Amino acid sequence: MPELPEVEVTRLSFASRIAGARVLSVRVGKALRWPLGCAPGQLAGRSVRGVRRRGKYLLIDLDRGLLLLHLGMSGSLGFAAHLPAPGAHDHFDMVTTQGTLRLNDPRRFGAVVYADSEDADVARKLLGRLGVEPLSDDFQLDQFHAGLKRRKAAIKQVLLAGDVVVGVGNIYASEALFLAGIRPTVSAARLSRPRVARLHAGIRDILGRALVSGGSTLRNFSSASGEIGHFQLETRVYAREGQPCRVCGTAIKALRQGQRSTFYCPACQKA
DNA sequence: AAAAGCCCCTGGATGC
DNA sequence: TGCATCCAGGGGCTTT
Repeated sequence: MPELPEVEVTRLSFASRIAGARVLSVRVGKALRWPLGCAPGQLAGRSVRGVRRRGKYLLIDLDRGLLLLHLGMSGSLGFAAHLPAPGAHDHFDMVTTQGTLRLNDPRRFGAVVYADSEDADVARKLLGRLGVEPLSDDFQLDQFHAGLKRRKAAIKQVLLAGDVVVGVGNIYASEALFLAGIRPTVSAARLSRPRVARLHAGIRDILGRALVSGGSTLRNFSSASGEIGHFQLETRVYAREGQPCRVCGTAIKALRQGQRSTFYCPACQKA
């Protein structure tokens, strides 16, 4: 579910409210993707310094150690002073002096993992291979072009892999390629400089606009303050198979790449 | 080193 | 109504 915009919207919806809080207790429900990696009781008494984001991971900094939190495909967070008793899909609760942080995740592809530091093995394993942040000043055309040049796979799949640039998931990969006029199946290495420049701009544009719209809510995404996103209403190709292209009217096509669906306009994205 | 498949899991939509 | 099948915002791990 959540791509960079949804994860960032989530972060913004509770980071300032939880900063400075002291952890009172932690409850772990059904197993998520990985075990927490420490005894829940060990976190009590620590304080929350702040919340950062790296790719689609949220990093909850404590005065000692940090939590790496991933929303997977179906996860969402809640943060409020009072929450109802945990439901069937509430798999992590962290009660603090300023409210309870709760992860709801029906499919349980998400995770909450404790690490002693960002240099700890578990943190390096999860964060070490991540590419550049697309909305930061580090996302430079030269570097992006160089990264794509050494990848012969289809550009859509290179974007999804997240080791060149992070945060672009299945919705925004199709959307960014549409904006750039690039066919999702072309080899990343074969993209000309001007086309890479259009893709670079397209990624920043699509992620930035989705962020402003509160992300996309397809099923059950909401921020930690309960706001749903609205960007799904603005998609040009995603989930629009057979419908007319909003630019040229040609029927949108769908295909499978690496067991994920891809959408594109055969006329606007000729190659 | 890079690419391609395989899973993890639940629920909603669709079809018979 | 019941049941089978397919599909879904991800990504680490194993195998080619």
